Amino acid sequence: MASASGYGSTQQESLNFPWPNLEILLDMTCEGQAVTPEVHAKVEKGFFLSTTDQKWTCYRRNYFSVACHFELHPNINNGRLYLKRNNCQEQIQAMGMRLSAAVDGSGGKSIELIQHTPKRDNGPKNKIDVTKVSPTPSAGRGEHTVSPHGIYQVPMSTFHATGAVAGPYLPLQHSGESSGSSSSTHTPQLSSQYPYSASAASHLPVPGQHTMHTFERVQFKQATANNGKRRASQQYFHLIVELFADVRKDGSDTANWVKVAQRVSDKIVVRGRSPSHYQNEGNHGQPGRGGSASGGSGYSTSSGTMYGGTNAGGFRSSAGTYGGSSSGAGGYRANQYGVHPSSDGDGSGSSPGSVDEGAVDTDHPIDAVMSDAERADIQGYEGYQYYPSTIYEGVPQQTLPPLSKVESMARYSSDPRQYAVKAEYADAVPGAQWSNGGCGRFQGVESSRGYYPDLSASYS
DNA sequence: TTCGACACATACTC
DNA sequence: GGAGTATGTGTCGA
Repeated sequence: MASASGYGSTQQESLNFPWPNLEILLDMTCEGQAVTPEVHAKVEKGFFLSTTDQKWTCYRRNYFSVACHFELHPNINNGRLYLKRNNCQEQIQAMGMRLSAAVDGSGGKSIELIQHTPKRDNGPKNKIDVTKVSPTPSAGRGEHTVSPHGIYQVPMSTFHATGAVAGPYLPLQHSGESSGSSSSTHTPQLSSQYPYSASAASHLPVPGQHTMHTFERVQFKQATANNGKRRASQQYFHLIVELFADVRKDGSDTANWVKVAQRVSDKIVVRGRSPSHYQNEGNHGQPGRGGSASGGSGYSTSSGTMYGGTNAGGFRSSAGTYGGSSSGAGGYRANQYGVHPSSDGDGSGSSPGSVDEGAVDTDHPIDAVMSDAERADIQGYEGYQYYPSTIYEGVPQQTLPPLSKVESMARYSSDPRQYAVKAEYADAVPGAQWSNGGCGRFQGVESSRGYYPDLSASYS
């Protein structure tokens, strides 16, 4: 597909969409050590900051993409992972990720996301299901991969002869089954039904090794309430990237996915109507590619100049795409509306509620995903810092799920030490690559683009 | 007001 | 340069 790459400033803008909150829902252990997961997410396209209210916005009918991966700390090579649940330990057979959405954050009403094929209306529309994703090796982050006996290993050797990604032993992580379930009918992750995902697969160190997954061609099935011009009681959605562990019993061929952690995005306004409806506030409809349909809306694309520098076919080859997209920033939106994606913060923050109070929040930095340096610093802190606080300020603690540990980015940003570390290693850590959308040298990338999982998996 | 479907326009790839 | 593809979005009816 050619397209998606072309959004110039739009795509770059989307990359700044903040994911402020990491929630750890269940404890995991590996070789007797507590393991802390860290979920990373990045919106690759489709979102923009509304010029009128500085709220993150997208159109229901337009595609957006979310790339995600996760890490485990410490990353113990070949150690068995266990999930602590109900006072017992269950061995984790595989791990996976899923994209979902909800009103009012993770505790709100679930919002259905649908994933299209290139055939769009003519093709199937699927709910997004759990996709197996291997933990990202922590190489190069100041945290070494550790053997079960505590022996440090050279990160570069993490892909050994078997092709296994360094990290815990996950027996069914690379089984051929669909991510959703091993039972019944399933579609291979890299479906042959449509010829996409090829380049994404080419990033894989070994077939089936996915340390990163991009949910592409995703749409909200519904728009936020009252996203029209009146702005009364504006509702907000939140995207949620969920990390699951498959704790099926030995011998079972049915996945038993248990959610162990999730990262919750900033609030989003989903517009249900055509961009022309919002024209007076500036065109943020992605002017990149399709022009106005018949009849014209009066803001047709400033074709050509916007896309010149972008990597054509960007979403097929995710590596190296994002950074280059900036050359399109001189296009329509950037000039006409003056939206600066990298300006400090989306300004929207995470609202405790789904309704707009009218205030413009400024409490979340754009780079809301904890950087590797930040995490390393935290990890290095004797005794992992545990903050049993609310997800959102002002939200009663009881709204949190039991056992949840919540990271609030505020605690990072308030620590000057973190900034110092972050700045120093900003170019060196794999997270920087991640931020640029590129793949780490050994990071497998898989797109959900052609993936149509069966929905028979059980969740708990 | 929102959503689904259809259709058109346009950028991109081959 | 043309065909095919992918995607944004205008329009209309429910």
